[in-house]
Amino acid sequence: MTDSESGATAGAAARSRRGGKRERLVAAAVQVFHQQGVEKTTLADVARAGDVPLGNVYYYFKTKDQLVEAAVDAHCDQLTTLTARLDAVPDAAARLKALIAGWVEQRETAARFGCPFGTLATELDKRDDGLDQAAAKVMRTLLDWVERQFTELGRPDARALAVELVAAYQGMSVLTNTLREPGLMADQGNRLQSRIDDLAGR
Amino acid sequence: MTDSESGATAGAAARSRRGGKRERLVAAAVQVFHQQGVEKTTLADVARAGDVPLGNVYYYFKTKDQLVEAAVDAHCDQLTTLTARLDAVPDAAARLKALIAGWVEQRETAARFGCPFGTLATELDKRDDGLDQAAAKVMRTLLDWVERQFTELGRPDARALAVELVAAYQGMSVLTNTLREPGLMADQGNRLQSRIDDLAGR
DNA sequence: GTCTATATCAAGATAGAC
DNA sequence: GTCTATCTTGATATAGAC
Repeated sequence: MTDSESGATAGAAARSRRGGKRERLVAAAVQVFHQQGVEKTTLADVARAGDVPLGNVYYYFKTKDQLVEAAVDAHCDQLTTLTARLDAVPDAAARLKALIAGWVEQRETAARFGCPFGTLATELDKRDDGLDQAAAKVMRTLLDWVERQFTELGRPDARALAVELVAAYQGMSVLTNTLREPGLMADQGNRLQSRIDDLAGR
Repeated sequence: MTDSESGATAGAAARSRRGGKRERLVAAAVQVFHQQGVEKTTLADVARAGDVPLGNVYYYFKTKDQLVEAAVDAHCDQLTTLTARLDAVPDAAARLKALIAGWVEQRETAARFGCPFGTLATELDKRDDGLDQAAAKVMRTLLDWVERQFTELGRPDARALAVELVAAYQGMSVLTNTLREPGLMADQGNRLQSRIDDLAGR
């Protein structure tokens, strides 16, 4: 999915041979897109951030769209890694609270640039490429994982609760970003934590 | 605030003389910025949408930034108009519920383009101009109005509740937009309505 | 595989005729 | 005040040397 080349193994081998320039470019793209937005970011910006000469970018990505797609895939991978790590936590309520704690930890970044994935998804929805579908898939993956936790807590309205929780995060990200107030996310995070306790029938 | 010219009255007179081209341009800008995003929108797009020749735009707005500023001011005016209308409703809980109902009514648009103001605020936060401050002011105006309603309902935690409500709206807008599901906003809208009933001690 | 130099094109902005 | 034609800039993308 991330790799546009033939086999996954062959692609990985080729990438390591190359000295990880492709990875550097993707990581740089994720960060710069978050900070400046996709539209305002030039390929020169990404090249500079990834310490790769501009012309060389086109060896790895034929178009800017392909680089954006790779960035979305990177977010997808990050989410998979995160949920896998959280799945090691024994209790479903504790897993949800750890998820929220992670969001609150990032409040300074959120105040400056918004939710890394939410702002990207919002921007992709205004573009002509089909990447908005990829963004929807990532969002659904998160919703599905959260829903599973609520189901495990015995909640019959697990899906609605998942939507409520993720929407609360996205919304407080928008407010925290617009008002530049990280404290707002800390407060709302506490509120969400209490709500998990209530729902888990603490 | 909206008018960059000398006096407000003189400005209004001048605008009506001109046949409302400035108003057409601002209205077109608000709509096209919402649908395409500020960065992806060219002045040619706005000129076409407002049925004004491209070169003429520069008679009314010296730069694209000034047009963006006028669009933000227009959102500010719309909000003032909305809250003034809602203030006619006798009960504070009913006022809040009417606000929510208005959001839900716009769910098809939200599914396609997101919250008209939220997506703009998110985009402005990635720009170099100082318009993010103007966006913050509008957001605060909405928060203040909502807070006043909760205060009237006798809630000591009025501010936190206001943040919760507005964040819930912004968040469900992001999800509704990303997933292209207007039904999601309808469901969450119902949930918010019930919450108002609970908080008002129905 | 890597990188420089450059072609191409689109968008903001302006000059100046009407 | 209005609008056309055009200048200027900067970003995507490519050609081709190494």
